[in-house]
Amino acid sequence: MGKCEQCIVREFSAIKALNKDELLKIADCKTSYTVKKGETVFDEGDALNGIYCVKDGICKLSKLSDNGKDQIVKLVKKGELLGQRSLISEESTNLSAVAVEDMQVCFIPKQEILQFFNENNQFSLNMMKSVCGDLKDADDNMVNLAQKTVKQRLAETLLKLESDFGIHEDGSLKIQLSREEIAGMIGTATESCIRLLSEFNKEGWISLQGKKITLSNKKELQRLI
Amino acid sequence: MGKCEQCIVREFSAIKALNKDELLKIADCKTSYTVKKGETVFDEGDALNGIYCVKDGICKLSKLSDNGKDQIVKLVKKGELLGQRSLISEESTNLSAVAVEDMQVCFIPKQEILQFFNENNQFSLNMMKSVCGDLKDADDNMVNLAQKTVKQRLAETLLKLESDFGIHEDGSLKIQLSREEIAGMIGTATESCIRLLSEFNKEGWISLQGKKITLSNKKELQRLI
DNA sequence: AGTAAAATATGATATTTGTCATACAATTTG
DNA sequence: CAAATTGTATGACAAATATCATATTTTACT
Repeated sequence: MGKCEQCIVREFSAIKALNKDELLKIADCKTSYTVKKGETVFDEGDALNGIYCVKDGICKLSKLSDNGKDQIVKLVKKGELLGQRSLISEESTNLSAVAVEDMQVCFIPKQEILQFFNENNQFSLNMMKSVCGDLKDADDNMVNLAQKTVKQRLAETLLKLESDFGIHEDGSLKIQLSREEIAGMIGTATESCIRLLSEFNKEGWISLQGKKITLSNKKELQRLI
Repeated sequence: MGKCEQCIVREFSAIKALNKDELLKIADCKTSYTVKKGETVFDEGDALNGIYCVKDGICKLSKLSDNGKDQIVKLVKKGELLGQRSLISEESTNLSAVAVEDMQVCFIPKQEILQFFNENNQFSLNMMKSVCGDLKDADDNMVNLAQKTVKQRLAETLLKLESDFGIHEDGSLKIQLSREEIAGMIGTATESCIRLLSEFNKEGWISLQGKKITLSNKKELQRLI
């Protein structure tokens, strides 16, 4: 079993506040496993008994709306934690977590984390900052969803996908989402999303080859926003 | 200067974790003042040097979108804190806070709060829970904005205004918002909001008398959602 | 009280977006 | 490999919503 010391999650999450002893404690009680693309880490309404460290891969946090569509609230990538909100609030999850790429995750039981909250103030502070970051993103997102057109939201989302997840050598976005998932991020119908992608393609702002998307004119995309 | 011990904010916010000594400390360094309806507590982009306790009144947290419209992200009422996100993230505010009703607020300087974070774990935990609650609300809101119609959002908002802020003896909503503000909550054009309110009125689901709104058929409003 | 300004209301119209239908391509499965 | 399923694409149309214009009402101001 890994020692957690070298883990990427330690670099990017609240976990970085833990000392060697504390790391050994979680190394001792954690459960590591893989989640295949399309598989569920947890479902909306599940009661979580701990949090997940994302060692590798990406997952989407989404909520099913009454109209049957899945709204994607956030994409979580390697280095981040999963399930903190629910743990801290002592509530069932309000979101589902589904792998968008094959993932490697570690599960850390609730009681360990709660103990750290009580004993390690920096850990608590880090966690607070992380949740505050999520809150800010959510607020920004709300404003976009409420005030911008679908076209603007698509442009913004594409740019954000590039800056958050990077590009392959051929210039295409590293993260590959289905049209339906992109639609779920920007809050529109799948057909509308497809239509706009075609339009962006025709305008020469992006190029499409299968699932691969390349942003070929970021200036124009930026100008849309 | 008040002793803070009886303050309503102590009942409803993270402040409840503070003991008598700690309360005395903030009683000592706080600044109390009033904010008239329409006046600004802080503006988007301001660097805050502390947090605000809302002793009385209501304010809106909003963000100006590029299209010139103000999106209301949250309404904050008496008993709650204002400015925590910014303080914890050590960033300028991403939202403006403007009084919707005359307010009484106390300002508590940053360093006091930061000290409590270091010394009082329960205070940190309470704050975390509060931010997590905000995050959950924001997520829910995002889904609504993205997936529901303006009509549904209006119905939902009206019901929420009643349950959150209560009604007068005549049955009308206690909180009085302009049509523009309601539009800013549900993310639509002011005219569309007015039009739908008229429609709800004609259907007999609500009744309008000036700024006063009475929900006369909550079942039907609920059914819309 | 009387005037100006702001908020509310409503119609006409344009634009955006969603829905349904269908075709085609890609992927999975037996 | 063939069949079936799923994802992508596009057209036609309908519905929702925004915008612009213009009254009307309410509120603020001196």
